[in-house]
Formats: sequence, C-alpha cells, structure tokens
Amino acid sequence: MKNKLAKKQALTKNQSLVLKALRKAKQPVGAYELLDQLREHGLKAPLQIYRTLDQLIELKIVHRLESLNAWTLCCDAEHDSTPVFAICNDCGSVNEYFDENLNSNIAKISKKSGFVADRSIIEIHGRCDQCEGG
Amino acid sequence: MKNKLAKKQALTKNQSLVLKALRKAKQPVGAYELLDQLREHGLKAPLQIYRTLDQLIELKIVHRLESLNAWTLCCDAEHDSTPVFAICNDCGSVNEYFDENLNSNIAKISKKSGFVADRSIIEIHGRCDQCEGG
DNA sequence: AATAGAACGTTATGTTATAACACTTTCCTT
DNA sequence: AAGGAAAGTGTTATAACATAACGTTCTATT
Repeated sequence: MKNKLAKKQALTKNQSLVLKALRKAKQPVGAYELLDQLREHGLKAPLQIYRTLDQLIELKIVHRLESLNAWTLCCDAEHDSTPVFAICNDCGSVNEYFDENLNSNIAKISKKSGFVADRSIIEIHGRCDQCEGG
Repeated sequence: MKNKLAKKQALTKNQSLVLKALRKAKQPVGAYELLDQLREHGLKAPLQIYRTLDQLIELKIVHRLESLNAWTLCCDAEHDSTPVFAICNDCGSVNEYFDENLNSNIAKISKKSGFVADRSIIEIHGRCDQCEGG
C-alpha cells in the first residue's frame, strides 16, 4: 500500500458508503447527517459513522473540521504538512490549502517553547471569493 | 472603557463567578464542569454558563478552544492578532502565543484566494516542554 | 418615573459523541 | 486447510455538549 489509490481499493463497505456520501456533498457534513443519508443502506447507529470516519481519517482520506463538528474529503494532495482550511460563513464551502511558511512558523514556535507538536489545527472563517464578490 | 481593567470592573455577578472558576483552573474547563463548580453559587442551568462564556469572549477575556470544547482565560496581552494555542496531550496545559509571521502568512493565503478572513483558529496538540523532558 | 436594552432564570429539547459487549470477517501463520 | 490474531461490524444505552423559547429582573439612561 504505497499510495492513496491502493488504500482506496481496500475500502470496506462502510468506508465506501461514507466516502461516497462525502463526495456528493459540496460542504462538510456532520456525523448525524451522514447517518440519515446512509440509513437506506443499512447503517443505523451513530457509532457506525463515527468509527468509519475515524478509519478514513487514519487513512488520510478525510479531515475533521473541529470548529464545525463536521467532516470533509481530503483535497487528495500527497501532503505531510498541516492543511489550512478556509471556511466560508455564507455558503459553507471549505477550501484546503498548504503553506510551507506557515508550517515552519508553527515549527518555530514549537522549538522556541520546547513544545513538540503532534497535530495542528488551522481553520479560518470568513467569506470566500465568490460570496465576497457578490 | 479603554482597557481590560475597566472592563473587568464592570463584570456582572455571573461573569465574575465564571472568571474566578477559570482562574482557579490550571487547564481549559468545559461548560458543564464550570456549571458543577458554580452550583453552590446558585447557577443551575447550562445556558447560564454558555451565555456568560459568550459575554466573556466578547469582552476578549476568555478564549474557546474548539478542539477541546473548553474555555480558558486569555493570556491578558492586548492583542489583535490571532493567538496560537499549544495544548499538551499529557498534562492538558495550554499556552497562548502570538506570532506576527504566522498571522501575515494566513493573511497572504487569504489574499491569494480572495478569501476574507474573519476569525482564525490555530490549535496545536503535542507535548509540552515539561512533559517531554520527563 | 418611564423606558430601552442587557442580563438573568427556567424548562424543555436538540445535537454530538462514546461506553460496553458480543459477533463476524479478514488475513496471516504454521 | 486449521488456528488464531486483528480489524471491522452491529446494537443498546448513555454521556457530553449546546440551544430554543419564553418570561422576568436589573441598570442606566432620559
């Protein structure tokens, strides 16, 4: 399993279902919303969703947006660095960015203070280009 | 009301109670934990806590940590820029930093994409100097 | 004193997430 | 192929986090 494609081929039934639902969405989706959508496919309990989402995060196919309590597809880049999410207050769309400078800034702060970072969360709320332009 | 001191002098009863509870804590505190602690002072309902926390955030005395569902005192600096929180997985302590470079990087990303930022969330999880050293 | 706005209190309810336990499938090892 | 570990699954119950809706009280004006 060297790349995401290989990983994706190995998806389980629940993983495929959740992934498909996320792909259909134009915006991040909440766990209970996913549950509602997947009831017709036999999923009945929240835990089935939460477990599957955890697995997909582990596979780096999905991100959780902490400030929204919602999940979204990974942009699919082969990234190791921390993504930046830009979340539009108006239309709810989310874009994922990478910025080496930003990551090195975080690393610097960590170094200075002796803090060893593990997982970084960067979520920016505002208005997207499209909504702002209108 | 020019500074925080002036603001603090004007605190209401509930605001003072919540603030005092936060000051006592060495770590971020959840809303229901605050409620438990303040029951003896007459607070009975979650909403009393949530409203008060919103007010304190509005006053810029308190921050909410999105990835913890918890609140913590503001470090008390007179800052306009986005704070960075370093959250220790082991001891739960949180430190608040400011970094001009980091803020300008976020601004750059925004500018490039036409996104107009409103509110930024930066929370880094890892191990603090003290826990790492041990 | 009248009144507008903020703060407060209370009940009920909505939303998000996990614990605990048992069963099944997958896949590796011998 | 048999055995067994590890991952995945299903289900019930419950915990944890947050807000709606409504009416009352306080506070600082005019």
